[in-house]
Amino acid sequence: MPELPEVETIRNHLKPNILGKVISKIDVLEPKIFIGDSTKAEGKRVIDVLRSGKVLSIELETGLFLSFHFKLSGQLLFAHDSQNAVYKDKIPGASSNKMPSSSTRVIIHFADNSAIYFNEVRKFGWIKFSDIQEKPKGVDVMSKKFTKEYFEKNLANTRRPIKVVLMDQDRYAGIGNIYANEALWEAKIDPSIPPQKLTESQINKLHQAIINAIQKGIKHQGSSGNDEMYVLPDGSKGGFQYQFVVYQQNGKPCPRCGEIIKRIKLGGRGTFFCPKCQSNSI
DNA sequence: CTGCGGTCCTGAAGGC
DNA sequence: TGCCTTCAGGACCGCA
Repeated sequence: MPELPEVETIRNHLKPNILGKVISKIDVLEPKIFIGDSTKAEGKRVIDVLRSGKVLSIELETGLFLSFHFKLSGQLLFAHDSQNAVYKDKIPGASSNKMPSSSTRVIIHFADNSAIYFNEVRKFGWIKFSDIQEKPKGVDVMSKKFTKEYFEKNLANTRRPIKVVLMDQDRYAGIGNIYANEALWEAKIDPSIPPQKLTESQINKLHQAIINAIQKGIKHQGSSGNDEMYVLPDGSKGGFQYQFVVYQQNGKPCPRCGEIIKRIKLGGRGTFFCPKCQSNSI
């Protein structure tokens, strides 16, 4: 699912392809996905491509923003020639390697005949078009503002399990299920315990482990695992799924201690951890 | 204010 | 084989 590293990868690949281009038309195939008046984007030039947390924003001239949230199954595909949008491999969630597909919800056309396809199998994702850049409340975990002090301060006022807190976008923006699980494993912390039970040393380790997991995800261009729809704008897959240590690895041995990785539910979400080296005994 | 459970939606997986 | 049921999952909403 697109979390910070996946959205950052989309941004890095999309930006050079659309910078300076003028939007000629937007086809809204699923009205509930697009919030705002799409016709007002026509004739506007792309001046930047931004990201905050899991939200991608295309900045247009005269202070307008097309902001995307990919939720679980959103994809963004770019085609140099929209008359002939063919990709190397079959696109996950689509029946073939051609766009548009049955899960294409919005098409943004540019004056040079290139286009962006916003695909969303489950229709949870959205595009918001307005004069503000859509941003989550919490601090982006890749930004300089995500300091150890900020991290610690925002752990103080809750008794929810640490893993649920890490995924709270109002506190820390960009961490989803994959990177929360991986970071907790690296820091050897039990996902179920409340933040109050963490020692100073564990907080330090966890802060660094979050940064490490996110950076590793970006380095591998995001994760395109078994049940994941995520692909890069050219239709190719990311590689971080081959680096998973605990996420979806239940039943396999922990590479650190050999204990079998377990799956439980926390806050209604699948949670993967090693019951031995992630136990709360320090 | 906090937390919890229901909701959106679809494809995949499981049961008989 | 095939139909029916259950489940996963990010964020939001209403309620306690």
